[in-house]
Amino acid sequence: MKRNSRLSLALHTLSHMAGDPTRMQTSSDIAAHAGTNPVVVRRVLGRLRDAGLLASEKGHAGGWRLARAAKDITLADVYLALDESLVASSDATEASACSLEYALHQRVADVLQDVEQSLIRRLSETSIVDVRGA
Amino acid sequence: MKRNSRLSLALHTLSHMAGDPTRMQTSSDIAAHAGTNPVVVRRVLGRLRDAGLLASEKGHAGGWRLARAAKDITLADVYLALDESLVASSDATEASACSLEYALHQRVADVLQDVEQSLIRRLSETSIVDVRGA
DNA sequence: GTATTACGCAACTACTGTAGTTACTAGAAA
DNA sequence: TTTCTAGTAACTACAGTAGTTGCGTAATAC
Repeated sequence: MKRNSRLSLALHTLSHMAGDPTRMQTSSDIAAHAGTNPVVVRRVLGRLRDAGLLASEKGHAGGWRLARAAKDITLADVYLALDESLVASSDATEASACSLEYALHQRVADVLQDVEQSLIRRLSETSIVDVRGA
Repeated sequence: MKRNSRLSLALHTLSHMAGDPTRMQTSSDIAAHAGTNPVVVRRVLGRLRDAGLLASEKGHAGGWRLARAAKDITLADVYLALDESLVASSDATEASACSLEYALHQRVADVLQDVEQSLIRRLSETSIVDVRGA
């Protein structure tokens, strides 16, 4: 795995689960399907659970399932749940000696933030159901 | 510097140059403005030159300048010049034992590729002039 | 109660990407 | 010839992250 592996793993898993929403899947099963490790799966899916996209249960018959219908989960939900920020520069905007430089820096950051918002809007137009049916 | 520093540095520098397009700027000057190192600047700007956005000259009065009008340089040009691929997973799609898994994996990759294209379209709508005037 | 199953989480390793730095070469102008 | 600049290779340092191990916690089966 290389780039955007968390996003890719999340989408893959959600799409897989959408095929049989009632069934509880263990992190081991999911890991086997996705070709990775159960702990990695729990790490990524834990974020989705915190965001209300998935539910997890401990114990004997425990595992993971969708917390809501696949059609109501958009790529933006997943993206935001994973706290990704692919475009926007999370730069600390260290104060430049020159105020003109600072202003320019700020404008670049603003533009990138704007692009980030466009990206999220685009992501919100596609749901997990769309991924399965694409 | 943290995330997307190359993209950020490139946009910052191009915007700065757009303010005085005829003047040759040395990598040292640019580095000082951007708060980084001349070699780093040359590395990033070299890509923009290869893409035809900038021109560089060696020697005594050498340096860097815009290769074309700022209004004709879009964020997409810069993004592509830097060979960024923020969304699309450059995954090697290792063949899964189960063909259903493989198909699902492929669909996820396709969707992300689609989002990447949307991102590039959005970037092509903003030019360096827009960044300065934003 | 005990065993089993599965998540939760901390800690660690290994790998990768990249900014920064140094040192050197090549070319152009004074 | 000197000086100034880009071009580039090599190296270090750091950050992010996938993978792994180990152990604690909760829920069910027996």
